[in-house]
Amino acid sequence: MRTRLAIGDFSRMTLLSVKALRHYHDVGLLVPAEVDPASGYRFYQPSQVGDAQVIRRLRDLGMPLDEVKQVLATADVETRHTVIAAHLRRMEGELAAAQATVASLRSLLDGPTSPVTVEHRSVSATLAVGITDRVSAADLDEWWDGAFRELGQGGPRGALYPADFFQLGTGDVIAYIPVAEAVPTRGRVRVIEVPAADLAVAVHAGGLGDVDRTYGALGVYVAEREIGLDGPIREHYLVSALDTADESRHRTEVCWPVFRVA
Amino acid sequence: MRTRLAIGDFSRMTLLSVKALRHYHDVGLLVPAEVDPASGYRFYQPSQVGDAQVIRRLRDLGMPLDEVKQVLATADVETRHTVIAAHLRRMEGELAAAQATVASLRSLLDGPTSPVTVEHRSVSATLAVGITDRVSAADLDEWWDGAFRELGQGGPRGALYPADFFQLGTGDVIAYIPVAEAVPTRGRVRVIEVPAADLAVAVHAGGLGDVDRTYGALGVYVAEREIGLDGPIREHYLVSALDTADESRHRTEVCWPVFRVA
DNA sequence: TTGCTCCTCACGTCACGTGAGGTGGC
DNA sequence: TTGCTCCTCACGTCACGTGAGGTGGC
Repeated sequence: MRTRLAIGDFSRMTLLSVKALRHYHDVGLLVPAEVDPASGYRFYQPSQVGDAQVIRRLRDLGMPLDEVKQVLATADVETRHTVIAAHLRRMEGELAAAQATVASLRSLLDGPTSPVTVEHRSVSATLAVGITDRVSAADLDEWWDGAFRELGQGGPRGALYPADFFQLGTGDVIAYIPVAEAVPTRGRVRVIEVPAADLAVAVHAGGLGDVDRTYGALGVYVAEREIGLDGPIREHYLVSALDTADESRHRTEVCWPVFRVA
Repeated sequence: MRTRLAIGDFSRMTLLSVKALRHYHDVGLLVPAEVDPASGYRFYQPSQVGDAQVIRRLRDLGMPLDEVKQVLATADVETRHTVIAAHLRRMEGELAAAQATVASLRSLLDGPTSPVTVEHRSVSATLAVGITDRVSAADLDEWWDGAFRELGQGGPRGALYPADFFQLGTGDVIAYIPVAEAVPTRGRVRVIEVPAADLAVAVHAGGLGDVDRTYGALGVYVAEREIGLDGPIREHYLVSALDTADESRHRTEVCWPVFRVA
């Protein structure tokens, strides 16, 4: 019989804890070559060390077990590389976002927040091409990027968020670009009507990581005047990441639809 | 009465989900200014928006709620900055480690692993100065660094790990440096005796992120020869991160104490 | 026979998310 | 009165860690 490794030996060889190894067995990620039917003892083969080493590294990278399973199921080295490279890019993006967050945190703790000017504006109904999807807050950034890339150039970008989008953390979001007249449907793109509304509008300067400052200011403004919210919130992306990488130049109008003030 | 904000309004203003806000109330991180005793309705004040914005950013950075609570409890802006900067440095370190892991993963997937040479060696008992602590595998790197900085220069560095350290994920680890004769105790440093042993030794070339490859090879070698493990595993840090930042130049002897071969 | 290694539950952790089922105010 | 907002359980998620209590082989 070939060399059989008890779980403790295998643990020492792979630097994976026994608890982790049992868990990987339970979920079918790394199944022992042999399990004694009487005692339940797990026995591994030396040839399983390689898989264990790959698993350990992917877990160190924070990859979920489901994805790790997929990587191991892929025999092709090229595909494996692609999946791993994609994961690393995601991590690099997260660090860049983290650095931006730190900067924003510093400005929040340092200085008094610059006052926000709120303007009232009545807009009439407008025709637009739009993409509608049920989106969760966590996936919003990625969805936003994809949607506007599909909508293409050609007009001021805007989006509608249900008033309870933030309560629920999810909801039907519409990304749109106004058009003069109806155009044929293509892909996810449909013609929609952006409804008329009375809006309380504040312009947010800077990246969207900071947009809660403008939401906060707008919220205080609206609450102090006891104006009710009426319909979905809209954002107008005057200058966005699609225009320039320089976040300090980004401009977003945040628009809360309100009851007409008496 | 001042402006009272229901949880939904506050959620819209802070971009925190209602579920998150209730959770922050439960754990005492962000307590509503007022709670209606009859209905249980939570009401927030506009002045609480600032704290909420700080919380959101710190959570985006992956800071645990306990630490967030400490940051908020610290009125001093300087101290806050220090805590946050320390957190950012941790994240940067993690990214660097992630990049190293990706490199090691590539080499693991690409090529056949270079063969490891195993040498037998009998060592006699040695006097040493050492630091002993109960360490968990997750904290090992940080502990290792602190221990050897306290032990100082002056001899070849080594460490002893209980044979079941990896099974349990924790155990009493000893970092040591051999000495010719006993010296006075200072700080955590004690004089110890490193016991005599018969060792199966393999030299690991490169950073310790890859050391599982050498553990694996050593494990296969020992298992195939049906040699038993006898006492704590030792590592000798011939060239380490304390000597050079160039990981390719690092050398570590991994030593498994074995039963004398008949 | 002792001690070591292994086993299986069952529950805890962390920061919420996901319903279920129900209530108060306009 | 209807619908909206809010409430409280209770349980799920993810990847294990933490005991408790017990068993097999040298």
